[in-house]
Amino acid sequence: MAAVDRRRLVLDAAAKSFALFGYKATTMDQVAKIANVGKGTIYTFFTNKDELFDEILHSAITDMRKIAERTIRDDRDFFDNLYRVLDALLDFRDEHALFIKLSQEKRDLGTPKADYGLAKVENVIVSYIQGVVEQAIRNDEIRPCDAQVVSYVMLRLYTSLAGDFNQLREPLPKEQIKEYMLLFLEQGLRSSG
Amino acid sequence: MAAVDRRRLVLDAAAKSFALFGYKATTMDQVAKIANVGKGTIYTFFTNKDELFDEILHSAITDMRKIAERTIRDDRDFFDNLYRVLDALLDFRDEHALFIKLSQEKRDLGTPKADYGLAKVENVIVSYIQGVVEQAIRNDEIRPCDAQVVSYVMLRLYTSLAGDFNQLREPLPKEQIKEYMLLFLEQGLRSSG
DNA sequence: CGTTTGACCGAAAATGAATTTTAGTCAATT
DNA sequence: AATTGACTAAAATTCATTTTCGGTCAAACG
Repeated sequence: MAAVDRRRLVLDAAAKSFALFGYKATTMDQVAKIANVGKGTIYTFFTNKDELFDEILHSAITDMRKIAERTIRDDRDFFDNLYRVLDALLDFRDEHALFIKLSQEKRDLGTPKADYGLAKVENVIVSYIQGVVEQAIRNDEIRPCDAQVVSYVMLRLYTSLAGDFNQLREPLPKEQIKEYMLLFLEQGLRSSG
Repeated sequence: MAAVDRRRLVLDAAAKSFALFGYKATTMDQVAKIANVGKGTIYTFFTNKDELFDEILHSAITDMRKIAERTIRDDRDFFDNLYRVLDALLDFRDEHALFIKLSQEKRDLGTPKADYGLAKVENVIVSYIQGVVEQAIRNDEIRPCDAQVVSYVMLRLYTSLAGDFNQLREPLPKEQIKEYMLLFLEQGLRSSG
């Protein structure tokens, strides 16, 4: 039974190629070659290159969601969960070959599709955090606030400390990133004395 | 008396041209033309285009410093001063024709010199804030912390709320930006209840 | 004699025509 | 009915030619 699942073959080939060569340098001929199918076959499953890319992106994002869900633990408090989920999501993003390649492509080529893909990932992260924040507000763990604004700022806060800041100084150790996150989010800066 | 100050003429012409056309599209021939001097004359005062650009940049940065100094008021507390100085500096930056042009050029052309100029401005802002933060630590207005990390994060926090966020939603009104700044910096997020 | 100048130079960038590559189609094949 | 790859139109790349630009310097100027 079971004739080869050509859709699967195409999907796997495309995932490999996008991760290895990026959006622009992935050609439909190449995907067909890797998948061992005729080029026309690709178009029976996907209307065009963009849709194929979206499908790959979507599946990577789904993986990311799973990581996030596995990381959230009901027995931990909001701030602990927040830190761990940000850490997990961004670690995942920074290590996933597809996202690494898209970041390079954005930086080096400025490919709009790479931009679009990364923006989509960022939105998913923000809206995931947003859910966590909304839950925390309901639990009265944090004070009422606009969850979207706050989750956006949290992501920025984290990436400022973990990433952008490296251009100015040595990368901060994880422990210290956590410390500063908590300083801003949990305690604020005002002197306790 | 007073033969025309040709150095001044060149400087004014260059300032006008960089602000109007950006770094790349400003040619030495054009600067000479605007300044009404021969091109060779420029090179008696400045070794090359880069140095001329640096001089213009430096003078814009000096203006910015003056604004900041005028804005800091000893009779206000740290958080008030912080908010007002960030606001003043970034308003200035956003309205100064040179910086507007350089931002466009960075976005549209990716000119490295435009990048460099804006990075320099950002460094000045961060180190200015850093001074304010260090003072506040000495005054025991805020708890001890790494002033560079904290001032960097403050700038990012502000620009996240005032700028980057606009891609996701309507721009936040000033009052609300201030509110969120204070939420993070002064109080932290934890529920008071 | 010190200052100013613009014609001049080589390097770098812009142009555009010729060539190659690529996304997407479809008649032939299995 | 599903699959294919030769085919096409459009986009990207190449590359020789032309133009522009930063920087120099011998001549002109005062």
